[in-house]
Amino acid sequence: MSDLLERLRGRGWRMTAQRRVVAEVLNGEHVHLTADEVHARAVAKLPEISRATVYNTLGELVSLGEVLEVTTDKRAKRYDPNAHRPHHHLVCARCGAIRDVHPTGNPLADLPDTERFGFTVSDVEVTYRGLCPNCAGA
Amino acid sequence: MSDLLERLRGRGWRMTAQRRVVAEVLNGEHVHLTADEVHARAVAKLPEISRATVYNTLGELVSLGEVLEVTTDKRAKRYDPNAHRPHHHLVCARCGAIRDVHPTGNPLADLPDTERFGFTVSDVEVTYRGLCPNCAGA
DNA sequence: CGTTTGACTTAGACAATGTCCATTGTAGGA
DNA sequence: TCCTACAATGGACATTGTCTAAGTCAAACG
Repeated sequence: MSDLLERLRGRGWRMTAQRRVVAEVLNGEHVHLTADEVHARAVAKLPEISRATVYNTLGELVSLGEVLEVTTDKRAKRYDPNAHRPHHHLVCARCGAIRDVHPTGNPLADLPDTERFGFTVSDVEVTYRGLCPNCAGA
Repeated sequence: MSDLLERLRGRGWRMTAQRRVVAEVLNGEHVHLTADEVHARAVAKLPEISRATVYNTLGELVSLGEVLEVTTDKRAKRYDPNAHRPHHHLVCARCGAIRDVHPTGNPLADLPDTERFGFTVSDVEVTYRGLCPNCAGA
């Protein structure tokens, strides 16, 4: 689990208590927290950590490619530590639950040249929407 | 072009100058304006229109299925009047330009049961990212 | 046509999310 | 241990969106 901390230190990232806490909070599969949620959990471990620091640190982790920004709903950005396996997202339209998914096929290949308008297309982002077992059962 | 206005009136929508202006602003292909941009253009035609009315009207158009909400960037929601032909979006990572695109294939079929976590999946949203001709040339 | 009525509009306060900056603190090297 | 550049802090500010109370108007009715 300190994989992340090791990698960061190896990249010359200056290690501080605050950064360690943020990195610890963002750990695991199917983790998609908002900045505020990250802050709340960080405060539980390190009460004096500030909002600005959480935002800064998240921004840096995104720049370093260690964490992905996800915008599945129109509210807050979410942060996804699963940056090293490419994946897409499945979102419950009712409760907002999010799962990482790995579809087969390559959507990039499905966009004909005539539909590219001269763009250099480099990336695709796919969001599946539906109801999770809980919400569908109700 | 008054297709939209006709349809709305037919549905018992009370027609006001403000609503007409908003509907007129949202007209055309590849139109993806933020609420603020809609407001700015509406004010040009009807100076006393208020922000709240623009938000209300956009929300109603979305509820009626006449306009789609698009969240390609993490900033503001955008409103897409092209609601009657299903499509996806191609976004310039630099300048934010957006084009409507129609990929071949069906991403829904590419999500195996084992990757559905018991969800009832009903919809997919695909966002291609890259550089538009202008930004790539620079 | 004039009245009437309830839906629509308005302005501005408020809320949620995110950014910026000047000041203070500290990790890690010499 | 001391220095210094980099990081953290807190609070002001910005952007986007929501809500409410009061005024206004579209359209149905006579």
